[in-house]
Amino acid sequence: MPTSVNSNPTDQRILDGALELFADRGFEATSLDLIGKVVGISKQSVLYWFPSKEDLLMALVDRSVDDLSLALEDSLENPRSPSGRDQGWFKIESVVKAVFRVSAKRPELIGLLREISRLGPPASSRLVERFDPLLTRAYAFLDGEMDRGTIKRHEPKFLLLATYSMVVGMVSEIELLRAMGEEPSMRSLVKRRSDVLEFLRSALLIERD
Amino acid sequence: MPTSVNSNPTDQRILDGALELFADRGFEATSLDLIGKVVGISKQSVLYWFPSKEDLLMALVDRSVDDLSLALEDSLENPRSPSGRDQGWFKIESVVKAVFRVSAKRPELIGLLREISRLGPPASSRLVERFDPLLTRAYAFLDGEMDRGTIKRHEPKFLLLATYSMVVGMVSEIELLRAMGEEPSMRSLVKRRSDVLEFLRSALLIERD
DNA sequence: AAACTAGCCTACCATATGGTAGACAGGAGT
DNA sequence: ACTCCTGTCTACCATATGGTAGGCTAGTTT
Repeated sequence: MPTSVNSNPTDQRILDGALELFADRGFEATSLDLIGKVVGISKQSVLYWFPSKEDLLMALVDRSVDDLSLALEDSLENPRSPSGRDQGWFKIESVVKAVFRVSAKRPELIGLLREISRLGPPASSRLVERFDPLLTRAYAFLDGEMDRGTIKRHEPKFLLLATYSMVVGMVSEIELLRAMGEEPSMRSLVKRRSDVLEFLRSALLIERD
Repeated sequence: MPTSVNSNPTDQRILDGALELFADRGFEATSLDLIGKVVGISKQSVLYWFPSKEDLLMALVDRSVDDLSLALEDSLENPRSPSGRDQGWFKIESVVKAVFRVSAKRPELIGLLREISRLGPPASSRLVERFDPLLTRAYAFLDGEMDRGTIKRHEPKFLLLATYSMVVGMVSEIELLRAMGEEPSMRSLVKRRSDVLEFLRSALLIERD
């Protein structure tokens, strides 16, 4: 009997289970047996859908990048920021909010990012490769905003990596937070979100009269 | 015959090997056999010094926290920043520089931090626990500086975690950097350091006339 | 000289792991 | 009716892993 009542196609359910487990316990520490168990099938059925554990990981990277891209693209096209005077800054704010939204709704996706970058190639190269279109757009956008003088000039590549590290750290270092005496909760996630935004604002935004 | 010509006591050499391997390949992916091999002894001798793999990890956490604390404390006591007008800011700069110095000289230490926080309790709780004295000092220092009005007000706990995430990310996400087209090198590390400092400066420093 | 200890080793074990081989059930195509 | 294909399973395997048991040696203690 399946652990979860889930009527999706088997391969998607396997990816669901693997995502959760890889993000939570790590790739090496997750056995195919365990994945099978949470999905409600046998290890061999997992191997039927994905010829090897690494193939499974790669497929998971692909699907996760698609999911994330979708969430971010959407927030780029239709920024949900409140009333505003500065379109450029709002896009940044909107993307950061989107990341926080994802990490509230699907924390495993963010956890997987960390795990992938830890595992190194070939998974990490595939990750960045698949993210490339989005990255390129982000570079162009940041360059444009700096040219327009709406945000302070930093190297886009650095800015992205730094912000990425910071945001992902803030939402995924829950162990450290807990150990620092803050009980992870919805409330504290919202707090951290506004802290991050305020920090970024003071780092990036150029105040005009 | 030992792999490295190292005449330190055996237990220290084991910790050295484990540090490198854990940081590089991860805890689960590192076998006791492999540790023994790089140290030049058998797995059973490893177990002679550390009764279990987890004991080894704990001992490694302890030693690494000591090493890191030493490097940071030193930079706090004797800031190496250039001529300056603002002691508070210079301490921050000095600490960030110290972290970069450590990550140039002993990148495994930073890598281990990530690995530990990924592994979760009990390793991560021990890590933070052992870091607590330093953390407390940092809180107090940041509070003081904010009161004095030298840096912008943010919640210290947030500020520390955010800066930690950013700095550690910048020095340890070399996979992502590489995939983003930047070849990790001494030169680029220095570049990233100055980028980070500039970013922090614009985020924190309050310019006065 | 006898006893003990430290440090290392070989031998071994139970378990877990990724993966292969192949069987069986049931629906679809002919 | 027969074949084929899809999806699942059981059985099995080679290998690796953390850990135990116990032995050997050289030096120190008594």
